[in-house]
Amino acid sequence: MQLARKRIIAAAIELIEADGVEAISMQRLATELGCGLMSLYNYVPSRNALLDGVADEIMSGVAWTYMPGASSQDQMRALGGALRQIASAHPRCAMLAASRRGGSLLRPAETMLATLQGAGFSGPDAVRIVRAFATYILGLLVCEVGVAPDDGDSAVSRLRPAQFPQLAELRLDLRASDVEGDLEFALDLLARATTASAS
Amino acid sequence: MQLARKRIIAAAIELIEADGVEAISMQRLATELGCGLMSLYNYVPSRNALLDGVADEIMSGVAWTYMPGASSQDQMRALGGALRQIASAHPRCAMLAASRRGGSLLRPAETMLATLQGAGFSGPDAVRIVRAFATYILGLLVCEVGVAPDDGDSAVSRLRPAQFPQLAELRLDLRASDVEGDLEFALDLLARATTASAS
DNA sequence: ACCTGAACACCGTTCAAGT
DNA sequence: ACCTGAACACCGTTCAAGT
Repeated sequence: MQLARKRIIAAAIELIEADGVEAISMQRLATELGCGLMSLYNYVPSRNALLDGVADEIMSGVAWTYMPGASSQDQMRALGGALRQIASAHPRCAMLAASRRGGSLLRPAETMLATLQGAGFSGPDAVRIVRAFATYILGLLVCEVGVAPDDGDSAVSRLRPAQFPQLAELRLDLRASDVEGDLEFALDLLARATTASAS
Repeated sequence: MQLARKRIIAAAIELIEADGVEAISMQRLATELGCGLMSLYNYVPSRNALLDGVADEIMSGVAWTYMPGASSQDQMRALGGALRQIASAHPRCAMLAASRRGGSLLRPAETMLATLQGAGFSGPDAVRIVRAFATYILGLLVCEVGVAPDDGDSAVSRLRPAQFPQLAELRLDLRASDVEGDLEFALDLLARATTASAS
């Protein structure tokens, strides 16, 4: 089979999602693709470039539609949903894209800024809000990715109740990682707060 | 000089902060400490355990005071400040601690939960708020750490204005990474929102 | 008890040789 | 043009040997 760049990146995405960014290596990718190690370098100049390619591929997978009609809250919500969709489909790659801050994050930022300015926020305020929003999404991703390998015997599950009474009591709430709900909650916070502060 | 565990971890912290978590290796740490590679393994069972030790050390470096008198907003603000202080002093290690979610994060979580429940929030609501808060702090850390190595020629600085008009126009606001201001802004958002929703 | 050299199985990348 | 083997400088960890 032809060893195109697309195929390499697709394999990399699958590998990363399965075993984490740490686990990926050029050698492993090569054996996975059934080719020699060095063949990869004909399509990708380095491991770093490969990861950039993965980030771009992941982020380009969602339409960042600008919706002129909707309210700014609805638009932010839609954008959050789009980001959430990426994070849900490829959490580890999304985290990778976020931490590499290449060009792949420009389009979503652009759309959000347009949305918020269209809603009457000043430029600097719009930047602030986008940043708070992006920051939160990033944190969500870290949580989701970071929790995954733990799987059951996390620090929370084996804590001493006497030492941490609150954590022990709320153990079940803490353990349930309801990312969808968290996002909804944060979007409500943001919507309420930005509405209240818009003069 | 004696090669105690504390000294090893201190050196690791310095190395991580200087060159990033990726750059750290047992061999490099050994040469930095002026000892043989394998000597390290007498105090630290593995590289992973070393990183856990770094995380614990960093997080234990701040008092997580419970302030019974203050308002919940002020208490959250104080906790945010304490976290911010850690992140400011050792951003890369703080990021490490956050992404490793060992026991080092239990104490701050415990204090926050106590604070919020003391302010009248239900257990599940308190968990939600703590999570939103922690998530945001995490995102802030990722930003700070991720931006550091970029240093000037980031994707934002070389974008095409025609393609991303908003980003181009707000370039200066975007580039100024005012983490202090961002945190203040987010704390205000959170304070306002949680006040509004407390019945 | 504490240290450590040799060895093993990895890793990314360069370079020169193949077709 | 596309592929790839050999080689280089790394990496974490095990094990057995030193003191």
